[in-house]
Amino acid sequence: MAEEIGDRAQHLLKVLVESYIRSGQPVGSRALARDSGLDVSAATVRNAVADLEELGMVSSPHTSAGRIPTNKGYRMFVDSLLTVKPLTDREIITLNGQFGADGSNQELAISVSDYLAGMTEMAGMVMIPRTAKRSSLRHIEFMPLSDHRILAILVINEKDVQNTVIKVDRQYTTAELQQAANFLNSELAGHELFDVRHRILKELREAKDGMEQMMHQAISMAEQVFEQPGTKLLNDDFVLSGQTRLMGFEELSNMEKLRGIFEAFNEKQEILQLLDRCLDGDGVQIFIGDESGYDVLDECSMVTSCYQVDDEVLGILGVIGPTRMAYERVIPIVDVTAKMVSAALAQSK
Amino acid sequence: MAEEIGDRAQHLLKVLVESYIRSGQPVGSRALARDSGLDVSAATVRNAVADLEELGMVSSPHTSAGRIPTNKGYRMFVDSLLTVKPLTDREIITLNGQFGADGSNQELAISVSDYLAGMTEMAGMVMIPRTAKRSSLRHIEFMPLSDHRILAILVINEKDVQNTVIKVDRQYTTAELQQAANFLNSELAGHELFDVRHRILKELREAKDGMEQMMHQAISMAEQVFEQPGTKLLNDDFVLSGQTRLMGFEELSNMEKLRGIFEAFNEKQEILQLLDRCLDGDGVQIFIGDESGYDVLDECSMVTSCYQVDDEVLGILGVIGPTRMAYERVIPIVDVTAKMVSAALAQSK
DNA sequence: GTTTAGCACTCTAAGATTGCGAGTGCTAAC
DNA sequence: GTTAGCACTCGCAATCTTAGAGTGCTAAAC
Repeated sequence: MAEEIGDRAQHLLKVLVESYIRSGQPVGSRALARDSGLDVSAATVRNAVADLEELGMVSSPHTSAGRIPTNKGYRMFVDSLLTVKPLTDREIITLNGQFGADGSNQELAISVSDYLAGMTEMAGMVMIPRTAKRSSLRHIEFMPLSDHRILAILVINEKDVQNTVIKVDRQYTTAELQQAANFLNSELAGHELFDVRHRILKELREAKDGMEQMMHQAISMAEQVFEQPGTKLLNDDFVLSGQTRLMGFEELSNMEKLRGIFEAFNEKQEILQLLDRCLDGDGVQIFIGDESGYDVLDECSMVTSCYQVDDEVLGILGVIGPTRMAYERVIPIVDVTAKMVSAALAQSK
Repeated sequence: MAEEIGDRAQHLLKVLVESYIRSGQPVGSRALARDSGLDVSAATVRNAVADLEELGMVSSPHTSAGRIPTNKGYRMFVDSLLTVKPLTDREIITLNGQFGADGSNQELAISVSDYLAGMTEMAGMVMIPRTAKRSSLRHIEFMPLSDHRILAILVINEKDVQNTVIKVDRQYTTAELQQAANFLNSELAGHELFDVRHRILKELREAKDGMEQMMHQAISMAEQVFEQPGTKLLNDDFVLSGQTRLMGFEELSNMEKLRGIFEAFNEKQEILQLLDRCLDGDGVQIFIGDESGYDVLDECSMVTSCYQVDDEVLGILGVIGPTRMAYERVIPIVDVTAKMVSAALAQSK
């Protein structure tokens, strides 16, 4: 059953979705006939809209109300009908140079997320990937704590610092630890985190026969640092801002629903999985309603794009808001922001 | 106008508040007479309650509804009437050993906050003070970044790591930075952060005439680290969990109000100021409604207590929930939790 | 075959009306 | 000081009404 839609029906769907996004009210045949610009009567429009309903593009909340787009209708709208409104020059100028390359990735992510939230009046989010292949270990450092515990400090990439506590079988002196760190730095520094974890440590361990005692210990410390189950070293993270703006939308005024969404935000893992799925695509991607696979988001849409350096995708950024959002405005904002971030990161390399 | 309240009136207020906390419904004179256990009629109760109303302890939402406690009524209730329900042995056993001394302060705070939120079914919060006098600098370390920028890593207390980027006038080699760090460590390590910032650096600078060039530079780097305007080194922080639970309370089902509260949570600074005010008092403190000074919290109460080691207050923890909360249960939970945290911290010293 | 006008029908949202129950305040008696 | 009695007020929920919007169908017009 090929879903062929005539030109007129497409046009009507477009006008209907636009009108609904603007007003939030179901769109009736009379208004649609007027707004469509077509020189046809409401009755004709009724027939066409009845076809759209049969295809599952629109539905009526009740017998005698107008039609509202279904998720499928939104999907068709953003895929084939939407005319994106490019940013004005002024907006681009404001955006340009907004994101400095100073500060940590964390700080950059926060400022980008705030920016997205502010521009779109919805919630902004930026994923900070730590597993990216390009993450390389720059420096490792140990400090003795009391009780056979050691604080390991890692500097990753340019300016991200991570630390974790490991346990060892005896006390070490500062000098011993320094020596261990020196050895590990000479062996590991500059390598990519992924490699360190999966390959280099293994190689070192296998070749350890000829090594002295201290190096053995250094390697087992490093193993603990990189394998520690609770470690957040290698987990992605994301920042979110402007969540409270979502409370302003009527379609999300159902407490239960909203609570579900907020709880999903707190369960970072779930959202991250979702964001991971955006990594595949190129350019701006859109999840409409339950396309995300999460029930709680069934009245929300996400507009995302990935940012990258040298053709390698580093992460995802985007916004989340009600399904009924001004896509034609949000899409270019997300798009351009991703490009700006990519540029800022390339510069700081 | 001394606010003298007879014994009977006090008792009635107590029963009224308890009943309202339980049911959330305005309490009428008949029900109050029945529940009070007094052998008086509803009419008598009406007279007494009218007196309470005159004193501002209770009010009626409208002419012919029962009475509900005002903030002043709640205040009297928690100050003089409340009979606290001690925790059961089982609860204390569960609580005991809940909080390990491993991991960073941050991690401890998160687990405590989660615990408070879980036990009380409201939002939990724990302040992580960084300005505490006992915060002492343990180690400082520099790493060169590109472009005249240096990454400074500070280890504070046992296991808190902070880092910040500073700018310098020329490139430094790793060796130079190592030397500077060595010098600073020998001068600063073990001193309290507050002193480092306000006293020791000053002394060093004043005495710098006899020093060599490298030490001058080391001192000015340290000054940048500790004075940098954007630095979060010395700012307190706090963690909050279970915010979404607040969405479950009817009295907070007003979107606008709730949004205000959530936004206040995001504006950490404001909440921290509020928490600072708790530092003065001993034991459990309670803010009822607008006593906090924040309009947005006028339907909320905070129950807080400070945790301490060796009689020195380290920080604040507590819960936040609707004014109509089960104080007799929440108060001991907060109280005992604070004591447990104090104990856990003392142990880990 | 497509388009249109006409019309009966459906459904919602917003008021208006009503009755009920809860609770008060007052008064007069105990 | 306490109590019973009673008129009165108010909110709430149920019910009804009405107006308006919009549909679906049919039959006629193009």
